[in-house]
Amino acid sequence: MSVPPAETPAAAEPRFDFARAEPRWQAEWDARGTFRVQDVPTDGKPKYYVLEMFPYPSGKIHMGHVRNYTLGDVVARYKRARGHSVMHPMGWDAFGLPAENAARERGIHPAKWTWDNIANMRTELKRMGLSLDWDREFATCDPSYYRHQQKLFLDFLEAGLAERRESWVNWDPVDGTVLANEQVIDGKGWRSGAQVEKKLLSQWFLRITDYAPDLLAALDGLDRWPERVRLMQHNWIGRSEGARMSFELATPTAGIGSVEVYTTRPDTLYGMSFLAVAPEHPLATAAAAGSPGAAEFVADCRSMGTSEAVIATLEKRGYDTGLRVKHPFIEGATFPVWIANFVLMEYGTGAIFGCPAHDQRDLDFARKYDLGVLPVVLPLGEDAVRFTVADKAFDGTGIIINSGFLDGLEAPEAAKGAVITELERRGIGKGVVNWRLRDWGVGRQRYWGAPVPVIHCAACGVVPVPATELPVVLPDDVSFEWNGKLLDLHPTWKHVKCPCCGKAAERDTDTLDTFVDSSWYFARFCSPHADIPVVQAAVKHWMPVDQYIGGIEHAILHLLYSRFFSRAMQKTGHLNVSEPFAGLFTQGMVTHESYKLGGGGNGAWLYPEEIEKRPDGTAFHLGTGEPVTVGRVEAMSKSKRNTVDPGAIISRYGADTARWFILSDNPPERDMEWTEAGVVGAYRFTQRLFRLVENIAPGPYGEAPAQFGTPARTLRRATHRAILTVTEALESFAFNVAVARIYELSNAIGDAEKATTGADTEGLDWARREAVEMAARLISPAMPHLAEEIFARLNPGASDIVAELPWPEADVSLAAAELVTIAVQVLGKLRGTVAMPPGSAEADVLRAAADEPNVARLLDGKRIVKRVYVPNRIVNFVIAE
RNA sequence: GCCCGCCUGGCGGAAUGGUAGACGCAGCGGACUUAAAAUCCGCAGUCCUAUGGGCGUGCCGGUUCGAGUCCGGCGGCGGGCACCA
Repeated sequence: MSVPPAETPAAAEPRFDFARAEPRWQAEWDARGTFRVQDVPTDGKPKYYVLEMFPYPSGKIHMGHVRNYTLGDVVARYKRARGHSVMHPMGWDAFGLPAENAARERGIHPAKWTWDNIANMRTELKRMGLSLDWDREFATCDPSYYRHQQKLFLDFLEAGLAERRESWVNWDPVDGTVLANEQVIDGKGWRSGAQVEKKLLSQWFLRITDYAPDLLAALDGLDRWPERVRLMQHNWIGRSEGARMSFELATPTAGIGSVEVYTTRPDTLYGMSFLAVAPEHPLATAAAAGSPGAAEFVADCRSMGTSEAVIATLEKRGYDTGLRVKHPFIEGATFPVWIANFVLMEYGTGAIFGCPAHDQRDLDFARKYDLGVLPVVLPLGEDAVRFTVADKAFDGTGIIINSGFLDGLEAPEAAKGAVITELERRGIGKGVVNWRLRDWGVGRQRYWGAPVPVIHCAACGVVPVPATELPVVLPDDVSFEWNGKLLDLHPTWKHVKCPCCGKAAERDTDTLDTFVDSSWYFARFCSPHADIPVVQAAVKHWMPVDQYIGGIEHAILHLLYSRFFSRAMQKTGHLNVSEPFAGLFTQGMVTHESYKLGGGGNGAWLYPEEIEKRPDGTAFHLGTGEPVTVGRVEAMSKSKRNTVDPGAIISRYGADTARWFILSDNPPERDMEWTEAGVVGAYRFTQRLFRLVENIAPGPYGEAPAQFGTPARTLRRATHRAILTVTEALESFAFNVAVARIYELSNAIGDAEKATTGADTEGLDWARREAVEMAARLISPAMPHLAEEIFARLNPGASDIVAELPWPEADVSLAAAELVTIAVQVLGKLRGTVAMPPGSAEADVLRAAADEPNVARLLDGKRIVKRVYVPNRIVNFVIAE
């Protein structure tokens, strides 16, 4: 919300002049090279690699970036102080569709749009005072980056990890490109939101499925990842155990003699009443060729696409082909073959056997088309004669019935084993493990991406571009007036000679999915200027990333692709680790109230700075005074206009204030609400801290006094306790708690200031100086500029800066309390407290507890059955009536 | 439908099984000021018959000397996956 300039807290003379101090300290760190590290360090320090998910250069940084990079910066600065050599790089995820859209809408070339955005966002990020090694910066749209990506692609191709094959793909008609399975959400494109269609295309795939078992198994070892991210990946990879088996057609059709089926319930084979294939299945195609009815049904399913099926989720439809298959075990029995819209070509074999009694979908289908329902698993305690299945399939455990040699076996487990053994003996099936994970289709029919570095030759087929001819550079001279695939329409770019036979050939005109760009950038950061993708010594030193920080929205896509890429790079000799991110932290979103013009809340969305809030909570439009409806608190988004510009906040309150508020509000993994009141509170604290410093005499520390009076001892206890508790909070990502502990220290310093006018001031000035200097060092990961400013005031002429100082060590003996308050309970209820020196003898504590007047009153005349004693904590008297 | 997480004052939240509500925001009272801002001091879960006591961490039950915390069930909210055979 808006605060007119005259009312800003800054109107009162600020003590801490952030507008001058922040750029000055940023320049100082830069001049000293404080945050620069070598590709292969020789300093012998333990390494620590801190990385935040790099930004897409959309034009301006937003509060999500501020939160992300503040969290990372706290970790980076803290670890550096703890003696680590910290690598903390920044770059740009710079390819992608928004640049093309900008080109089409505003006539700016994607390259110019992107590089201008990068320049602007770099300036904004630098104002935050992040401890970044800017010498490592790169953008993925730079040929000096993507040339190495092209090399990796060729290495993958040679290793059999990349391949071209025809397949049914997800087609986004709005973005005009193919999408990976991971990029289709609820049947819609992840970017465009358009209904995704199915298309049969020849496509580049990366064989992520080769690593499905390892990607799954290794999740257990990622003990510094959030449990729910591991779970989401676990489900996405989707391992299932079952059987693959072949059903022989009663009459072969169009050269097809049998149908392969995947099932997780081979034990229910005797309950079969039909076989169903996907509309894209070859048998369906064959049936369609011979029957107009089947053809119509198949065409129908295709036009509906995957999306309609989701909407009409209960509408199961099928078409009886008239074909029949033989049951593998029942002599002479045959079953109808249907084409069904609920069978997916992409999963298993694209064909199922239907067992209605024990599968809900099959049951729905059977009831609709009047197919048989034969129970073959009897629930425990049910009667075999009376048990029937009505409209609810039974999928629990039980005993097999009506199933020949399987009768009496326990289902599913024992019976599954028996069926698989028999299928294998007869050579018509086997036990298999099936995966939900699909191979990663990486070809995109877009301009602004890294070109796929291969050449198609009529004689030689797919020919890799020779490594010496990399990069295959994206041509600048394209027109966004052209309708279609720009690289294909370019008059000259694709026409080349075949590197193999020298005859005329054509470049591949696909570009790589931008998720490829972000699947290895963390490795490139280790040696960003090398003329090979990664320098072995550098990645051996720095990888894996010790702490990766970003949004939960990447729980599957980016993180799974990166895990695959590390394995593929390991196989092709580029990397020595299979897991790229040893630690992962997923932050919550930044939210804000939303505002709509008009009392009814049906007017236009308004930006926070367009409204004024009155003390009673009502809001009004700043210009016109019209009433404004205050809406829900939700994720900041341009469409709802509930965004707050980080640049404006930094200009008004300083980077340290923005960083402090973002850390203090709540635990970092939860969504936080950005409020003006919160920022102002954080700002006040920066000024309060600075005032405390101004009351301390600057200059050299001097010898510690031999004696400290009571206020001095109290303050020193608070100081050393703060070192302990802040350290503990930082270690566990409890940054909001660390902030609270620093507030406590600042309150203690305030109390000590009052004591300076008292009688007992021995050692107090020394203790206050110690406290303020420690406070500066403890806030330094969060508010680095203010920390430097305070430290420099206390130590005029000193050459040390806080960013290069080691983390303070607490004196544990000073942190201990002189008296501890021990709670005294009677029958588990608090009835009083006693203050005792820590470590007092049990007998003394029990005596003092029993003598506490209120406790004594309750114990009077009662028999004490039990005395519970927890040292320095609690006493509990259990009494009998 | 399956899987997972969360639920504590007006608000954000704190709390190795050991004094629930630290710390902050908002609020209230006071000091300073012609006034305001800023700053400083103080109050603050709730109810009662108030130097004491009852109730209180979504609800019900259990384990324990002692439960926000552990266990079982229920409810609400949020998230992930989903014709996955």
